[in-house]
Amino acid sequence: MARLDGRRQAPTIKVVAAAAGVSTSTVSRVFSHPHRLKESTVAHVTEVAARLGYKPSHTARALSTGRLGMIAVVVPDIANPFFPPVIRAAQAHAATGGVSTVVGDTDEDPAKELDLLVELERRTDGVVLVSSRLPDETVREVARRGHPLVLVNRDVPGVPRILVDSAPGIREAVDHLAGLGHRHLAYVSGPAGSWSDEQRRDAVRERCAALGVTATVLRPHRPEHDEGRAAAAEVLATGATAAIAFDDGLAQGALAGMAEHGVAVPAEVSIVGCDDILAATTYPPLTTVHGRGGEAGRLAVELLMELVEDPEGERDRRLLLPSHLVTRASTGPAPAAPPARRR
Amino acid sequence: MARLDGRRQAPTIKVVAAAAGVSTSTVSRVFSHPHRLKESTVAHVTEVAARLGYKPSHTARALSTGRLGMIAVVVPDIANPFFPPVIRAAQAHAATGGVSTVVGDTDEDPAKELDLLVELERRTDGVVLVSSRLPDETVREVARRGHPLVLVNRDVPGVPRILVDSAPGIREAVDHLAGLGHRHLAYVSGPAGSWSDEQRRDAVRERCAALGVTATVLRPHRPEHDEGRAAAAEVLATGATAAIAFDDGLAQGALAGMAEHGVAVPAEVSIVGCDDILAATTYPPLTTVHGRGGEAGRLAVELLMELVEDPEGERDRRLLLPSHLVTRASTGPAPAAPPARRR
DNA sequence: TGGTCGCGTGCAACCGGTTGCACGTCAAGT
DNA sequence: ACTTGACGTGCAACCGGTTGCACGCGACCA
Repeated sequence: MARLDGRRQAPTIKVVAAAAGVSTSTVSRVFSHPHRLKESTVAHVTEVAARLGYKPSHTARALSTGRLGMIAVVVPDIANPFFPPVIRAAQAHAATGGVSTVVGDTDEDPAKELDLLVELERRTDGVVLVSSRLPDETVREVARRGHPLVLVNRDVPGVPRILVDSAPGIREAVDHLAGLGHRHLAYVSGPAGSWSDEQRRDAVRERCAALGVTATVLRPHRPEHDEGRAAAAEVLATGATAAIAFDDGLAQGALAGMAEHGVAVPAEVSIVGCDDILAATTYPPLTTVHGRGGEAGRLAVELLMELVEDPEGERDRRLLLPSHLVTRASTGPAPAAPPARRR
Repeated sequence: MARLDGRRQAPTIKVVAAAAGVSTSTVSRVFSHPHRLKESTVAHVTEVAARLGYKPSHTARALSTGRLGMIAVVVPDIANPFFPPVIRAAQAHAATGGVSTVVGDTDEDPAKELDLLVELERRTDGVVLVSSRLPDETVREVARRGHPLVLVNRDVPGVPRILVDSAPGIREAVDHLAGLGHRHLAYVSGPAGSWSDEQRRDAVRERCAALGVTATVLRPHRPEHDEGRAAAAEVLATGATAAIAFDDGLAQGALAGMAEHGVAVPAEVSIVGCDDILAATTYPPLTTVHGRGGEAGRLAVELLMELVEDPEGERDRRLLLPSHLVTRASTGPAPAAPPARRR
């Protein structure tokens, strides 16, 4: 934990040099390339610097080296609970390398996103771009400008990227439901054109086909509570006894919708979410596919730091993080009779 | 929206000066004190600079002026939905002044918080500290070091602060419940020592006293879902027909707890939250006191910018934002018989 | 016509570090 | 004893702006 000394001016490299009886170059090297100096010198200068409370100035260092010691994490919406874990993990990992993190919120607006990226090019050494809403071509151009860029949950060939692979978790979910006796299930689609949605939908279809379970894919939905609520009726209309929703928000909405229609979960209908961002805050607690946002954030920063060190490094890297199912209480044995609205 | 030109090196002030046939000082002044130059000069240099795509370097400017053009917003936990609105509003407002914002997460840990504040002193021109977990004395010391600091939802005399005044909204809530016929209500306390909790608790007590309604104050709770769930039983044990919870998370937990006990909301028990961060995502949608986080963030930045401009300005400013009640569906007429656990 | 003043601009020092190059020293090699 | 080289350190230029001071010029006044 930091100490609070008075408010006196921060000492500069000159002061330290004078106090230690060496040149400023030596002090500088003590803090940047200590191995090039005699050990005794390093020890002495370090001691003097510590006594004086000297800390190298990021700004000055940045001016001569071109390294800001800062990276950015850009997300479409900090209020969306999927992102905080990735931000935190990124921040934590960056900090271990002495790098600060700034967080950018694009407000789900591609134009704002681009502006922000351009601004951040001058403010940071690199950026982690999460769930970008920009067209592939634009993302590729941004990456080509030379400023290190790592994508999370966006698959643009040629740009380093970390992807959460929902398929394994979804397959587990289908297996889990089939194991409980469900023979017909509905997939509540997310936003049209979303990479994650496509992935999840396909996984549901394939696994159901393999198990001989009927799968009904519902229309695309915005990933919001209201839409989930509306989706409840759509699910009931299909005659399915279980639903897998594109994300937890939608699933939570569906839970509310079922309650409104007087349909019991999980007694009459089972519901599965995706991302595991609501933890156990729903009623009943949601069975869901864990999104691994934290790990994605951490890995993205790791990759980014490598790129910052070596801007000529391999660009076309693609890491896939397999997801898995977390079983809670919103899923249960298939009912004897198919569920129906009661009000 | 930004344009993407190739990746060529950013031009410096020298290049612009040469191209415009003036000295670097003049170019510099065009971007910092244009009013001191002839209009024609400004126009000419501006034109040349634009053609070359010149943008002054934050870093270099920072080195000579000591202004970083960056502020920080520090929150205990970005994953807590109360904070994103304040962060967004702060970010948006700072941007209008050409200032970038960095977001710090202290993970609810006072030691981390202090470390972060010290680090940010060297990275930013000032910080907005939201819901600090540091002792008053420490906050005061941090403020005294001279780095501009504005508090949100923390009342430390001598340090500029923006406070959301929950009292008006709480009073409305009590009035609302009393109007529905409730004669006994419970207050589910938040974290011990929280300024907001004290404020809310006192408001409940006073208003109940004024209306002749019985108020039972429950033990302190961490503002988490589980605790809210547990609180449901405590509420039922008091015999109250309505509960006001310290925050929405707790209220949502209480909703789940009531459902577990087979107690209907709002038919048997009414529940009110605080902060309005869950919007209508609970079932039933939560009646709650609106927290005005966004406005607080915006005002905090406004105040902070003033302090950055004039570090000798008035320090002891205190702004109170009155809250108000948002009525949704978790409150209803008092039941004929007091509620009881059914399972 | 000479003196003053104010405006617009340039010179050069400065902000606080970093780093290529050169110099001095000392040990090993011949 | 002389060369060679490695090692440790200092000198000074540089990163890209900002700014106090001074200079030149034209307007204004007496």
